[in-house]
Amino acid sequence: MAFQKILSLLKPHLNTINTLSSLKTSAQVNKGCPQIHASVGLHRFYSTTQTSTAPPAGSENHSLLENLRVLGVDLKMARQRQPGVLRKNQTNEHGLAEFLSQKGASREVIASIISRFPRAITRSEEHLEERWCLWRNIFQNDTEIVKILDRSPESFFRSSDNENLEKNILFLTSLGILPQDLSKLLTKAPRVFSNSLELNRTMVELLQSVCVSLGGQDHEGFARNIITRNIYVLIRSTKRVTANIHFLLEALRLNKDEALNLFQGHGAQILDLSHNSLQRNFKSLQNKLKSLSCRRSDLKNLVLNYSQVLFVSPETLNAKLDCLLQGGIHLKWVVEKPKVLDFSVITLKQRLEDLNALGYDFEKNGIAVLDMSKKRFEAKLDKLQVSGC
DNA sequence: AGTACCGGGTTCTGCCATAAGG
DNA sequence: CCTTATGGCAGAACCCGGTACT
Repeated sequence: MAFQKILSLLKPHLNTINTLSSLKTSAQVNKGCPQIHASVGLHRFYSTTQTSTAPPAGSENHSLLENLRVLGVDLKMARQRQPGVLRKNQTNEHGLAEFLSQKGASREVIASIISRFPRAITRSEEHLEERWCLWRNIFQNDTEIVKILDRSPESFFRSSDNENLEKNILFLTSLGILPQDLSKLLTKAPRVFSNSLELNRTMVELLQSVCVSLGGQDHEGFARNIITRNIYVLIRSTKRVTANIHFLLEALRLNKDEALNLFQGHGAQILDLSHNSLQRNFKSLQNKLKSLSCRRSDLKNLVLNYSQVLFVSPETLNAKLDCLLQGGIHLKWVVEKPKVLDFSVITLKQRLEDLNALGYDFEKNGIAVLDMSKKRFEAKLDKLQVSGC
C-alpha cells in the first residue's frame, strides 16, 4: 500500500487531533519556583564585562578574554566554536559562573561548559534563573541538571526562548506523558526541550496520523507509546521517521495491525535509525536469510518478534548467525527465539562450547538456554554438569 | 524449580547548514 | 555583512533480573 497516499487521505483527521487542548496554565508549571520578576535589573546583568573603552568592531574583547582565562576557559576551543561571542562587549560570564557554582558545578565543569558553548555567557541572570526553574519542575535536585549541562551544554543554552521551553513541557504533559517519563526524556534527550514547540508538535502529529492511517483507535496513546519507548524520536527529523515507517511497511508487507503493534512496541526504537542504515541492515539480513534458504515469512517474523535485529550492523549480525550455525543451531530456532541475538559473539561462542562439550541437545531442549543472564546461565551449567544431559 | 515473557539500564552529542533577525 | 536560533545529521549492542506461569 502506498503510504504517502494514506497520509494524504487522513489530512482531514489531523484537524480533529487537538493535542494542545488540555494545556494547563503557566501557574501550574511554575509551581514551586520562586517568582521571577521581569524588572530585575538589567544593569546588574551587564555589569561584569562592561568595558570602558569599547573595542573596535571585528576584534576580540580583551577584558572578556582575560575574564574567561581566569575562569579556566579553553579560549581556542571557544573561538573555534562561536567566535562572535568573544567580540561582544556585554557578557555575563561572572554571573553565569557564580550561578552554576551555586548549583553545585565545579570550576572545571563551568570552564568546560563555557569552552564548549560560549554563548552561555550571553544569558542574563534572570534568564538563567527562569530556565533553571523550568528544568527543576522536572528534576528532584540541581545535581541532576548540572550533570546534564556538563554532558551537553548546548542542550540547555542553545535556545534563549524560555516561553517555548515552558510550552514544550506543557505540551508533552498534555500528551499524557508521566512525570517519570518526562524526566527520562529531559535527561537522555535534552534537546527535545530546546526544539521549537512547532517541531515537536509536528512529530507528534506525524505519529498520530500514522496511527489513524493504520486504522488505530487511540492515536494519542500510540504517539505516547512511541515517545516513551523511544525517547530519541523527538530529536529525529520527520523526514527520517516517515522514510523508515514507509520502508518497513513496504519491505515487510505489514498489515495494519502488525504495523501498529510493531511501531508502538519494540519497533519504536528502530524508527530513529538513519534511513540508510535501516535499509542497509535490512537488505543484508534479507540476503543472509535467503542464502540460508529461509522463507520470506521467516524474515518478517524475525523482525516482528525482535526488531532490534535491524539495529545490528551487517558485519556483527552475520558473525553472530555464523557463530550459531557453526555451533549446531538451526536458523529456524533462531527465528523462533531471536533473543539469542542480543548476546555478543564471544558470549555465544563460549556458551555453545560449554554446552556442546556436555552434549547438550538443542533439538530436544531448545535454545532458550543461550539467552539467560550470566548468573542464570552459570547456575544452569552447574546443574547440567552434575546431572548430565 | 525451572522457564517464558517482558522491560529496564546504559548515555546520545557535537558539529554543520540555513533561516531569522539586526 | 554580522550573530543568533534552530533543524538536521551520523553512528549503531549487550546484558540483567523481576515476576507470572507451569
